[in-house]
Amino acid sequence: MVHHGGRTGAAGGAGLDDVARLAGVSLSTASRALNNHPQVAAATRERVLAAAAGLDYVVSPDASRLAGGSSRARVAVVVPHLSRWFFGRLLEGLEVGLRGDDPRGVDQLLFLVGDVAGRRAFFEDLPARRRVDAAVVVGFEVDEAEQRRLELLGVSIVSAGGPSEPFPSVTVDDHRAGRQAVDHLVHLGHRRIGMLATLDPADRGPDRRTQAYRTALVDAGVPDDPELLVRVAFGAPGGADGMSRLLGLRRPPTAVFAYSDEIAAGAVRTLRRAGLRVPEDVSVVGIDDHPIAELLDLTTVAQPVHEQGVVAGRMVRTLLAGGEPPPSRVLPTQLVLRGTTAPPREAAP
Amino acid sequence: MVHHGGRTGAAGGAGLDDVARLAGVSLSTASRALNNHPQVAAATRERVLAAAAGLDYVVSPDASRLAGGSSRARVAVVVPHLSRWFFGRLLEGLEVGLRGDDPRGVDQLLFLVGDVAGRRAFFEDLPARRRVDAAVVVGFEVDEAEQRRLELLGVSIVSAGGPSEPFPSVTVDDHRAGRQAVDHLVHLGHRRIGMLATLDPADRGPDRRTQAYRTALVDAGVPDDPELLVRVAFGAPGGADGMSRLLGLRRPPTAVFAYSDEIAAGAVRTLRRAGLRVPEDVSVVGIDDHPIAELLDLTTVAQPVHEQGVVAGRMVRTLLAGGEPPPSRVLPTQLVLRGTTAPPREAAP
DNA sequence: GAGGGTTCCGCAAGCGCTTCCGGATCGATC
DNA sequence: GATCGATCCGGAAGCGCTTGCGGAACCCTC
Repeated sequence: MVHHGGRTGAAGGAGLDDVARLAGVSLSTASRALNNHPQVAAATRERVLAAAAGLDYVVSPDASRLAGGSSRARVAVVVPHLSRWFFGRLLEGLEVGLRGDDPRGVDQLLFLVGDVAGRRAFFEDLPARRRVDAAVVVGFEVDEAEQRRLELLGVSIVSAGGPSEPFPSVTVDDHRAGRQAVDHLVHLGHRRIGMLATLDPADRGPDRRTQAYRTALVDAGVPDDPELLVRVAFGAPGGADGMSRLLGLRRPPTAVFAYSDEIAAGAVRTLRRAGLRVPEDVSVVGIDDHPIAELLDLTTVAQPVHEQGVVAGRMVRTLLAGGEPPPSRVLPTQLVLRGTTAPPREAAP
Repeated sequence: MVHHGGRTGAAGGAGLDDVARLAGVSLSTASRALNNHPQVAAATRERVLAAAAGLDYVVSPDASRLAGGSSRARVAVVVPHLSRWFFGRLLEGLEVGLRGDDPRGVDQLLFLVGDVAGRRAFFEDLPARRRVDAAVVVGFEVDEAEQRRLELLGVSIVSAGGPSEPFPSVTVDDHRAGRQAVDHLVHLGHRRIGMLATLDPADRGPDRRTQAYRTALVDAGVPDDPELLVRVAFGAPGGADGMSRLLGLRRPPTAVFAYSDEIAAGAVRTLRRAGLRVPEDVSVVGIDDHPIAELLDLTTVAQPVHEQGVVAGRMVRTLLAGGEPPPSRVLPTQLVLRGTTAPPREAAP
C-alpha cells in the first residue's frame, strides 16, 4: 500500500499551473503549448517550453490520461518464464515491434506468471484494475475461463509463440516443425526413433510436436512403441535424464527427437558420457535453433523467435491504432543440418 | 498517439457512480465500501460489493491515483538485454523480491535499453513522464549524466547485477570472482594463462574481472604478456573466435579464463575442434554458473543470479515503503570445480 | 474606415475518483 | 424523555490536466 501525496512520485515537482504563471499565460495555453497544439503562437510556445524546462516540469500521466488526453499506451506482456532463451529473445523482438517508429513508444507492463498461482493471480487481478490497453500473451495458451476474463476486460489481446484460438496470434507451426525433425531422421533411414517430450504442456498448449512425432512414425510405417516416448522436465538436465532412460531400454533408439534444443543438449551429454558417439551411434535432433545448438553443432529445426516478437508487437500496434484485428500469422520453420544426425549404423548406405 | 474516450480501455465499463446508484448509496460511500474503510456498515458494504460485481465494475487507476488514493506502485525495470540468461534469471528473482508478500504487488514497467540510442531515449524520456515510483537498473552502470536525470526525477533507484555508486545496489564482487577463477588456475600450476575478455564494457561497468586477471598474474609473479588478453564479442561465437586467436599465438596459453561461461563454452568448442583436449591440454574456467556450465562440465565461478534479483526487489520495497535507503549488498561467489580445469601437462605433479 | 476573417488566448467544465467535514440516525445513559 | 456518543452516510471540494467555446485583438478587403 503506497500513498501518494501531492504530485505522484516527484520530489516536489512543479505543476502546470506554475509553468503557466511563470510563462505568463493561462493554464489552457500552457497545456496546449506543451502538447504542440497548432493554435498557440510560436513565441508563446517557446516561452512556455522554456518555463517548463526551467521548472523541471513533468506532466502527470495520471491526470493527463484522466482528462482524456492522448497518452502513451500501456500493454501487458505476460510470460511464464524469463530465464529461458526463447522467452527473452521473443521479448527483445516484441520490444522492437511495439516501439515501431513511434517516438512515444509503448509502455510495457511485465507480468511473470510462471506458476499456476501467479497465473491465476494475474488473470483475476488484471481486469480488476483496468490498467492496460492491450496484452500480449507469450508462449502459452490461455484457457477458456482466462479468455473470458480478458474479453470482459475489453483490451486487445495478441498471442505470440503459442496459439490461442480466439486471438490474433503469431506462431510457428509446431506440428510441421516436428515433422521436419522426425522426417529428417526417417529419411536418413532411422526406424527406431525416440522422443524426449516435455512435461509442462501448459507452456505451449497441446503438444503438437509430440503429435507430429507420432504421425510421422505412422506415416513411415514404423510400429508404435510407447516405450520410446519419454516425458522429461524442460531443460538440459531433463534431456540428460530422459536419454538415460532411453538407453536403459532393451532396444534403445538409433535416433532421438528432442522437444527443444536444450533437452537435446542434455541428451547429447548423456550419450557422450555413455561412450556413444553422436551421430555415428545415435542421432539427435532438436527444435528452436537455440544458441546452444550452434555451439554443440546440433541439428535442429530453426524457428524465428525474434521475428515472432516483432510481428506480435506490430499486431498490437495496429490493434491499438484502432485497426481491424490482424490475421494470425504462422512463421516458417526450417531444418538446420548440423553434425548430430546421420544414417543409422546398420542402415544400407 | 492513442486517444481514450470515456473510461480508459474498458469496453463500456460502469463507473463508480453507476455502482453507487445501483447500491442505493452515495458516491462516497461506494468508494469507501470498495476500499474497505471501516466506517461503512457491513450490510452496506455487501450491497456495494454486489453491485460492483454485477456491473463488472473496475476502478480507474488513473483517477484513483490522481485523487490521492493509495495504489499499486510502479517500478521501472531497466535492462540492456533479455536473451541472455543472466538478465532473464535475475528478472525472475526480481519479480519474487518485488512481489514479496504484498497481495497487491508492484507493477513492473519493462525498459529494454540495449543500444546506446535506446538507453539515451530512456533516460531522456523517463523523467519527462513521471511514470514510476522507483527504478531498478540491471547489469550496467549509469553514467553521471544519467544519474542526474534519475535524481531529478526523484524516484528511488536500485542497481542490480552491476555496481552503481550512488545508489543502493546488490552485486557480486566481480574482482573477487575473477581472482577465484584465475587463482584456481595459478594454484593448479598454470603460468601461461590467457583471458577472453568481452567488449561492450558498457554492460558491466569497468571490467573488474579483467583487472582481477591482471592482478592475479602479478601476484603470482607471472610476467605480463598482453598478447594473452584478447577481447571478444559476448557469447559463444565470440569465445570460439577468441580462442582461435589465442591458439594462433607462438606460445599459446595452457589455461584460459573466460569472462563468462558462454564465452568459455565457445572456447571449449574451438579447443575440441582443434584436436586439443580439455583439460589435459588446455584448462578453461568461466564465470556465472550458467546452465551451460553444468552441461559442458565447465569449471566456473558461480554467482547467485536469482538471489541478486530477489534482494534488489526487496530493497525496492523498503524504499517504496519509505524506509531508509538500504545498504548495498555484495553477494558471495563460489568456485565450482568441474571437469575443464587440471594442472598443466608440463607441470611437476 | 467599417465589416468580416484569422489568430490566439482565457474561462470553465469536466475526467473518475478520494476524503474532509458535518449532519442524520440510533441506541444507550442519567 | 432529553442528552450525549457512536456510528454511518452524503455533500462537496478537489487531484492535475485537457478541451469546447467564446471573446480579444489583429490583419485584410472593398
